[in-house]
Amino acid sequence: MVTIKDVAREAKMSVATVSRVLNGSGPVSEETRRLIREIAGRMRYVPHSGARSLITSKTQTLGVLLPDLYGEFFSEVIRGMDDTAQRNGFHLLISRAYADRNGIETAIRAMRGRADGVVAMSPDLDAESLLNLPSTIPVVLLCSVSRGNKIDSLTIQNCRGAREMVAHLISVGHRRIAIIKGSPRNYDAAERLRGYRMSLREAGITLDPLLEREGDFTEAAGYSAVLKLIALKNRPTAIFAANDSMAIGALSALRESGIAVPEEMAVAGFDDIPLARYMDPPLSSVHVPIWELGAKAVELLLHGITHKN
Amino acid sequence: MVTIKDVAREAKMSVATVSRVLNGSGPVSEETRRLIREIAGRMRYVPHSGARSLITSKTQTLGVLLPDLYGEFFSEVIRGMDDTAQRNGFHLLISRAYADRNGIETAIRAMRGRADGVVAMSPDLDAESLLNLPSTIPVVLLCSVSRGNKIDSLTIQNCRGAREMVAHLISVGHRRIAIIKGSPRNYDAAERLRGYRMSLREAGITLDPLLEREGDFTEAAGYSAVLKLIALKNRPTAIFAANDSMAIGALSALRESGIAVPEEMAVAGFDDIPLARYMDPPLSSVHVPIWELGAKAVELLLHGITHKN
DNA sequence: GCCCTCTATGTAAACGATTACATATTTGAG
DNA sequence: CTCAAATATGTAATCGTTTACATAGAGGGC
Repeated sequence: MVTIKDVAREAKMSVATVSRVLNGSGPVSEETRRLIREIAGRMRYVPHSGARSLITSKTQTLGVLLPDLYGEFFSEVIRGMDDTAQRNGFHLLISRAYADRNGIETAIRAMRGRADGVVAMSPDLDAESLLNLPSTIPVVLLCSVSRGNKIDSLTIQNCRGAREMVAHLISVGHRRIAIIKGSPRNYDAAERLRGYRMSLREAGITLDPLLEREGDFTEAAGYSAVLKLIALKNRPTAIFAANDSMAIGALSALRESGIAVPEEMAVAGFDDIPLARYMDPPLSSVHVPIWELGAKAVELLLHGITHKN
Repeated sequence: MVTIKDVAREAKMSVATVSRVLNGSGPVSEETRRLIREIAGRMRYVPHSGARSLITSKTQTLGVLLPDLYGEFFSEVIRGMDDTAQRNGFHLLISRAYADRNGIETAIRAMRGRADGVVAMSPDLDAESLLNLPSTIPVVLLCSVSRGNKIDSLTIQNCRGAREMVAHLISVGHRRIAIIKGSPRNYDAAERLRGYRMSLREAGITLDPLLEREGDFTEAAGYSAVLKLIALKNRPTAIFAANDSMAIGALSALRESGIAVPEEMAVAGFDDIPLARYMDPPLSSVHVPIWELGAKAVELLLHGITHKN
């Protein structure tokens, strides 16, 4: 493995000069510059980013901590992050982490010396305690509960979105509206549930526990929740799924049961993944700017890094 | 930022001893061990991975180079990689790279000192020249053309899968079978097209250029390709899409046009993304073990790294 | 008491870059 | 011609670790 010293030796120059040529820092004669460039190229020299970042204390890398998440949301948010990071000369170190406090904390520790900052997505409710983590590097929280604002944090207007979607269902005449919930420990899911309940109460509709089904954001969960719902003696006329994957599973179950959508049963989702409009009928869904969410998180983080916040 | 020296000073010990305690290397007295552990914990010391990897020349990180890719394939393959990497104590440095030779090459260079190896997914046909890249670190190619076997490489049996799927369509009576192709520069796409043609020829069906439509692996491409196909005077009775996203777009267009699937028009896909079975009717698709593909790639790479191949 | 083997610890040299500071050479103004 | 400023280059410290080697004391067998 050829190092800067090898290049320096070959060029009969000091490492300092080689470094200056390669980084365009300091003054170097045109002749030397050409010589060193030529030699470095010929020897296929590639700077060792690890060594460089040790002395400069910049890794040009951002850590990304994600929960176990499925489907298009995942790819969209990563794309948003990577686009933004790359435009600013940064790389992405991606890691799935257990959503609990301990998992996130060890993951963030592992980032020391590897990343200049971390964006952590941990919708787990317990992660609230993350607020006072021994933040050795800048952190941006994504979709996490954020009481107090000691730490940068970006969230979706879950409650509001859910409330408006349910209000819309009510406005077109529905009274019995079911919800397929996310995990009770998931912040986004909890907020969407809150919006659902709020909307019903505002319309003077009493909540029916039978219409609230558990789910875990997967298609399979949406599918089986629907089977339970249509078995009820007093069926709902509309279903609000806390995310699109579950809505898709729900649609699938309804079709198999021969229930017409939206005539007999309306279905609404949340996230508005690109796929949603290719469903039959096109799934109406609360729009979430997923790409932008990733992009914004990285922007926020980069700002925090450069301004040593 | 507290370093190992700070801990050593606080414990009135040398850095060597602290390092030994923290890594469990070399002999240390029980008393010292406890003392140092306690102090390190109290001072919230976190080792600097960058510095460590400089001296050990191990980063415990794997680079992942991906083309711009959409949908569930992306998340599935990353999940497979991350699961396997994490089980072996490795992290993933993910980067989207232009699929051309230059993009991949600079991306691989940028990995020096950051990653111990790279798995590069570059279905671009030109990437063939990657074979003789100045491989400074171990590389595993994913879904790339791989003539010669100078470099580890993992591919899907694209041609065979496509051939069998089309053969199946023929066996149930179809004679006019259309294909929605991927990008002509994409290796996977080219192979799937080859399998399609092979299968038709084997059945003695003459190829009709009108039945081969361009696409780019997105839902939108599948959608618009179908609009063209159903406008033909001599419509096909079956459509084979080179991936599931396009098949989903195709289904959507067919529904809007009031064409019954599969009665009037059969549709088949490729990849078998989890979503496929939630479509209406369930999309028949060539199964690709996406998770396993990612997992295997990482295994292969790790093997290459430890055995200094 | 001597020597050998352990065990516990310290010293200092790496790893591969960057960069402050020092030095030498050239240039130009006066 | 002299001196200062500018230019080109080199020397060596530094980043935060690990680890080979050195040292020192303890214990044990003879």
